Amino acid sequence: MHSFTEENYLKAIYHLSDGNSKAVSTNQIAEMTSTKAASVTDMLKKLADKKLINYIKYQGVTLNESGIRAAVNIIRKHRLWEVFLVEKLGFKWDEVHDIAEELEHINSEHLINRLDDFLGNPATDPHGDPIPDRSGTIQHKKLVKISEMKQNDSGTISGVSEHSSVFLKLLEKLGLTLGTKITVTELIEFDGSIMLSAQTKELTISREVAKNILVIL
Amino acid sequence: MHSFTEENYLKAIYHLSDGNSKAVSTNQIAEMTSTKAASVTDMLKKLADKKLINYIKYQGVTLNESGIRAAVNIIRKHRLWEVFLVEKLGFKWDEVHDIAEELEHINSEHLINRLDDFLGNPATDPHGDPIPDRSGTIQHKKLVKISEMKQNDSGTISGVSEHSSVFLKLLEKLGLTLGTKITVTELIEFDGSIMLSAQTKELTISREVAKNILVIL
DNA sequence: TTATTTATTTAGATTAATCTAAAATTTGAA
DNA sequence: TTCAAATTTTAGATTAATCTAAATAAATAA
Ligand SMILES: [Mn+2]
Ligand SMILES: [Mn+2]
Ligand SMILES: [Mn+2]
Ligand SMILES: [Mn+2]
Repeated sequence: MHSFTEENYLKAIYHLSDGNSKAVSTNQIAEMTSTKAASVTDMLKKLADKKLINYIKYQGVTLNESGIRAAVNIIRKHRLWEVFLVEKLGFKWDEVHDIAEELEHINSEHLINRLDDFLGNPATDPHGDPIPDRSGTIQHKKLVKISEMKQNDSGTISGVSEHSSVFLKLLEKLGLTLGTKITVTELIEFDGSIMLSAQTKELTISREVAKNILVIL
Repeated sequence: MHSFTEENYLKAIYHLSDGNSKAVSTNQIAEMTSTKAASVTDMLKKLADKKLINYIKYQGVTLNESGIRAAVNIIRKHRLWEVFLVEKLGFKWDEVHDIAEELEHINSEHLINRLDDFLGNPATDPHGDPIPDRSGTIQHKKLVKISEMKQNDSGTISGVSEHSSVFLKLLEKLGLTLGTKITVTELIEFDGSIMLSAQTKELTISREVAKNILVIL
């Protein structure tokens, strides 16, 4: 098995490469894992020895088959635990990430599959992110940022691309939670902010907020 | 906070001292944690520095106030997770210990208290062991080994002092699970084995088995 | 195309947890 | 009470993960 630390590197590489579509640099990984570049280089050598990544000095890194499988499995666990915390224990969507960061490293296939069943095999986590099934398949939905919508476009909020607690709490306060139907009523040219109607209410959000809310049209 | 490893030592000391009633030796700890005596000595120095134990060279060790509090909290988490695995996820009582060994190190008071409520604040775990409440109080029941019962004594199986999977599976097969009412029908002098009736059935168990089943009279 | 800046790797240390072998202390049998 | 056996501690190494500082390679600006 892989150590706690190795798992975190694999997950970081996976997320930084958008599911392995691009190579990832040493500095990016250092930033994401809050370590120094020199430490990352050491770990990349180890992961390459373990045949989990394709690594050529100075050229960046990608996950190979096994690396992807390992990373996706950790993400599956993370998201299932988040569902558990929200659906069964009553946590808010902004409170679950850090606990799931710990729970995702518990190693028992039996456990995670039973948890999956117990939760009713959910398709997405509390932030709208898809949950890989036990074979590692991920069902991606076509999501669009509110900032890319045109006037009079309508859609349903189905995800967020920023997971910080401050941001999630803000959305909660604004009533812009998952499942909410919205319509863009006006694009403000001056600062790029966006007016929209969400279930009878009217509100304006900044471009920065709009960029981080994802909808299904 | 304490490291994963420190937590395991604290738990080992707690269990070996029967909840702090006796001093524990270096070798006992080494045996329980599957390490060597030299490693234990190193860790005892560290735990003493952290003011979690009373340690005098060559004289054995006891937990102090904080040490007990920390150990009991880990045991609380272990037992609550075991209840979760059995009651909610459908695990058997012989399958949960190893997973709980990992889950017990997840650190979130919020999480464990919500889990406790979700489970209906259970008093005991799947093996009959009492679950400490959030203040650290443990409700001990007066339990007697079957091997100490006299002829015609009756009682309800309420705990086990051996937690191995082989033993628990055996009890399952014999129908001697928690809550089962038994009566001792005969004590076999020859080898100390014991005949008993358990819900209409008659069966004989060895002294070795009898020593590890606990009843409330 | 060369020089400078930026990114990455290497070298050498550090810390936590572990080990083996040797030294010190305690126990308990004669 | 004495001394051999058992227990415990110390000394010195090892491994994983990390760091800082220095060296090397790549990118880019002049
Ligand atoms: Mn998360
Ligand atoms: Mn999530
Ligand atoms: Mn257990
Ligand atoms: Mn138990």
